[in-house]
Amino acid sequence: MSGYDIKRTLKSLTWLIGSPSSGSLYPILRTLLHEELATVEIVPGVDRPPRKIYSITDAGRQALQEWLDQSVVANTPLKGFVMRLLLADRFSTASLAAHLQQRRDQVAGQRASLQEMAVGLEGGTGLGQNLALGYGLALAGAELTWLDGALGELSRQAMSDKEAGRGSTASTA
Amino acid sequence: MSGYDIKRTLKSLTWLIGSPSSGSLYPILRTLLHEELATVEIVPGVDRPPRKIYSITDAGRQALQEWLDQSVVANTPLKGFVMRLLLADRFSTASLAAHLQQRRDQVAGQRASLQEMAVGLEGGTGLGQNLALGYGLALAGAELTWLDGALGELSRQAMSDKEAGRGSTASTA
DNA sequence: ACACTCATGTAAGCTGTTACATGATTAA
DNA sequence: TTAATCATGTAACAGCTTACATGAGTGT
Repeated sequence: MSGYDIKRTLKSLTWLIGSPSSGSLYPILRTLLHEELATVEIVPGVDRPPRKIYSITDAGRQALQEWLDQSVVANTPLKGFVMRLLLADRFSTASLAAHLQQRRDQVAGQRASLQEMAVGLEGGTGLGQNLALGYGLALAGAELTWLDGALGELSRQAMSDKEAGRGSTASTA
Repeated sequence: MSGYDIKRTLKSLTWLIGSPSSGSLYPILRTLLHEELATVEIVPGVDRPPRKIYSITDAGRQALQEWLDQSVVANTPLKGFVMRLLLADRFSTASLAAHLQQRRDQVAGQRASLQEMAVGLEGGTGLGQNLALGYGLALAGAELTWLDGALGELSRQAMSDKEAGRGSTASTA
C-alpha cells in the first residue's frame, strides 16, 4: 500500500485503534525503509500524482511476528488488543485462543475491581460515580460476553478440526 | 486532595480514563496554582511526610464548568465522555441528557459504519477483519443499550419530577 | 476562480512518559 | 539492611499533532 492508502484504511478504523496523522505516518515509513523492514516502488499514476507503494520484506514479517508474540504480557491497552485481532490470521489457533483468554482475564479483573468500588460506595453516593461505574460495568460485561463467545467458537472449531483428522497441536494450549 | 491522593484515585479508574504519571501531574498542579484555579495548604503529617492539600477556587470551579459546557461538540473520545459522566452532578438533568444523547449519536454512527464495512467484505474475508468487526459491533451495541437505558431512566425521572410539581425546565431538551 | 480529493512530505511545538533524585517511615 | 509505601518533584526524551508547503487533477 501507499502511505495515503494506509491512512485511508486506518481512518475507517479510528474508533477502534485510532489513526496516525501524516506527520507521524510518513516519517515512520521512512524509518521502515531504513531498517529494511519494507521496500518502495514508485508507481507513476496516469492522470494522478505518482504513488509510493510500500511492501513488507521478510525481515519486516519477522519483526511483525516478534511483536505479535512478544507483547502478550502486560496490561495491553484496547488498541493493542484490536490490532492483534486484526492480524489474527498470523496466529495459530492456540495462540489466538491464548490472546483472547488473556484479554478475558484482564477485563474480568477490571470488572471485579469496578464491582468492588460499587459495593464500597453503595447507596446514595454521587450520581456521577454511579453512572460511570454502571457504564464501566456494562462495557466490561459486554466485552466478556463477546470474548467467551469467541473462545467457545475457537474451541469448537479446534474440536472439529481434530475429528476431521487434521489435528495440529491446538485444542487447549 | 494532595497530588498523591489524586494519583491514587485516578489509578483505580485507569481502565476507563487512564491516569497521569507524577511527571505530568505535579507540573499541572503547579500550573493550576499559577492560574489561581487552585490553592494549597501544607499539612505537616504526624509520623509521615508533609502533604500539600489542594483546593479548587471559585475561578477553578468556573473554569471546570466552562469545560463541561463547552466541549460537548466534536468526536469526544471515550475518556472525555467518562470524565463528564463522573462529574454528572454538575449538570442539569437536561444537559446531562443532551450529553448522553450526543454520545449515543456518535456511537450509533460508528456502529453503522462498522456494519457497512462488514457488509462490504461479506463472505470469506480474513479471520482478522471479521473478528475485529464483530468485536467492535458488540462493544458499540452494548454501549448503545446502556445509553438508551440511562436516557430512559433520566426521562422517567424528569416526568416524575414534573408530576410532583417540582418541574424545572427539563424533560425533552 | 475556488475548492476539493489525491499524494507526499517538513518543522515546530505540545503532551506525556520514563527514569531519576530526595527523604522519611515501617516491615522482613 | 533491604525493600516497600508515602510524598514530592525534575530532566531528558519519545511520540504525536498541528499547521504548513508542494503540486497535479477534477468538479462547480
